[in-house]
Amino acid sequence: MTRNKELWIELVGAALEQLVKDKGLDAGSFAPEQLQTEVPPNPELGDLAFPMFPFAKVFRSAPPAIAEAVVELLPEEHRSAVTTAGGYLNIRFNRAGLVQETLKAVQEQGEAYGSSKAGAGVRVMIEFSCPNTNKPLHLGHLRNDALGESTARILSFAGADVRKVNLINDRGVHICKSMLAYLKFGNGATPESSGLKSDHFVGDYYVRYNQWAAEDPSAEPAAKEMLRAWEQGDPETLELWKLMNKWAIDGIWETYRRTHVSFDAVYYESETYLLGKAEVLKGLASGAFYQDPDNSVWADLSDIDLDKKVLLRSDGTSLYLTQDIGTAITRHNDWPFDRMVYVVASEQIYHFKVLFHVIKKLGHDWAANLHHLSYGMVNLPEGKMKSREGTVVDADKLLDELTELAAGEIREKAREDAVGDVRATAEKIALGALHYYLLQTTPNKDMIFNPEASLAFSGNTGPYLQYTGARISSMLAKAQAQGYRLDAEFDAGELNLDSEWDLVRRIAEFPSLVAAAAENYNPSALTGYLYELAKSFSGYYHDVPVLQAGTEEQRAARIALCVAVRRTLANGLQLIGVPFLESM
RNA sequence: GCGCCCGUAGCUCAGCUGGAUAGAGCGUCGGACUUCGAAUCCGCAGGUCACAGGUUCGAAUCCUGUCGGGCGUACCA
Repeated sequence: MTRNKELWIELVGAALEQLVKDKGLDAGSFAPEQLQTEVPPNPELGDLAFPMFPFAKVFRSAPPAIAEAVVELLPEEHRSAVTTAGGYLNIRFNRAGLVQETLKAVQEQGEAYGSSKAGAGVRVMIEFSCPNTNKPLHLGHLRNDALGESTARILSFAGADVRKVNLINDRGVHICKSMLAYLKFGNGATPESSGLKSDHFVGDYYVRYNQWAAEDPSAEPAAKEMLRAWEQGDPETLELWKLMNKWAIDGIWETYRRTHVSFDAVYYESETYLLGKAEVLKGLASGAFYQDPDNSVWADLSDIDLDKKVLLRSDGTSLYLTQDIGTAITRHNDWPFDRMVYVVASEQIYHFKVLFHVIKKLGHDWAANLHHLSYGMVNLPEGKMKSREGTVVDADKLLDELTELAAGEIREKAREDAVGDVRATAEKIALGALHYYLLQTTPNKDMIFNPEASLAFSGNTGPYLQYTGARISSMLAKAQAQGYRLDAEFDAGELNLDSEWDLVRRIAEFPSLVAAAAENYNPSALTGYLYELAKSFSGYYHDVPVLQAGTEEQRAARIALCVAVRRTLANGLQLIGVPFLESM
């Protein structure tokens, strides 16, 4: 497909250069780079279009006339593929050749179809999730996780050497709050004794603390006092901290497993929070930063039109920004990356702008390769999620509800026997619905999470894609049962329906879509693509018999097409965290 | 106040580096299961692309301004 495009760009470019000569114009009045291409809005017009409007002025002639003139200048043997319409020059590709080429490529590459070596050797570190250990994951984390995991898979598929990292926020006054409430109200209970998932168990004490603090002014200073004890290494405090952190982290990891999220390295803030201080002092020594009379250390950011920023408090202690400086430098030493992506909500845009600049001021050129993949807030139809009003959507609970609903759907359709393990299948459908819903929206934008819509399994949803895959699978299984091979030779010339060309065209586009998604860190480019692929196939499936095709040759070719659709769909779904299902 | 982001159908969202009649899903209404899975397919209706200027042969897309919404602007994280 790309090769065809390039061939035509060359041909048309040469024709235009010839036209320049014929008209006796300056050679500089046309440069091949000016040539633009697009896809005609209607397939009947062709497969590739060149607008001639930009050249009207140069040639002092109307675009349609230029188009006609260009056709005359094209090599004889290529002219039959060209038509003109308005100011456009439309090209129709040799479809049979492309069909053959595309389906072969899928057949040969299999699970690797769509991958590339474009990013080969590029080391990308991607940080995401970064939970607190005082409460379970909620809907906001789910968007973060989906984005991070998916982006990592896409980058990796595009050839990069990817390292996924998590930074657990396991220290600070908010952690002490749940510990304090546990001491005061826990009576030695454990997750086991109370029958709760361990991170929820911890989270309940955090809620309990806030209730208590609302009535009792002594709660706040007690929490601060506990933090002080923790920082001084008080054994009892540390022991409780370890216990409750383990509960929280174990529970959080259960949710990761459930959502198919994983990490290559995990950093703990309790181990990294002191790292930045030395770097900041180095910066002070080198003159990158300055010190106030009260001993606080500052960065002057007027060179990027920002104010100034504290890097060390007057008592010498670190801040959030300080830690991030240290963590970044440590990570770059641990695993020298070419690029680093931080998947963090858009509220922190300013923070990262400052962080990257400060790292640059410290003399690290790689600061230019740091990227904040910022994503918008997840809101509810009623408005923002508010923990105080209890409207925060809990991740586990949401997954349970989705799973229950999917299981109900399976039972209602009497598919229990066909799917085998109802629970496991329902869980995968739930995950498909959730991830697709979260990745559908452009990362940058805020989104509204409508629980009812996310629970829907029809229309533009994850389960729709899964269903399409399941139907193809079921049909192909039937084909095999009837003795047909899925990797048999076929004659591409048998696939001459417009609907078949439409499918092939989309399949052929897949690799470039993956590459674009990788380049822009944007999984939503794939969700839209996969939906259209599935929709196109659903129409085909409805209208065109495959197993009952008119001839053996036709059947073989159509089976090959279905195999390629399924492969592309499966590879794409993997990238957006939607489990592929043989049966549902 | 200043900075960043967003504003497309009743609702939720697409719309690639500007290009041919602005697209989906949901919802409404109406069709299609003796046929490879109806979690499907097909059709009808629904738009001043927030508003006003500008650049361009051509603007939802780029620039400026206005209005509306979100976020940020801590010796919090």
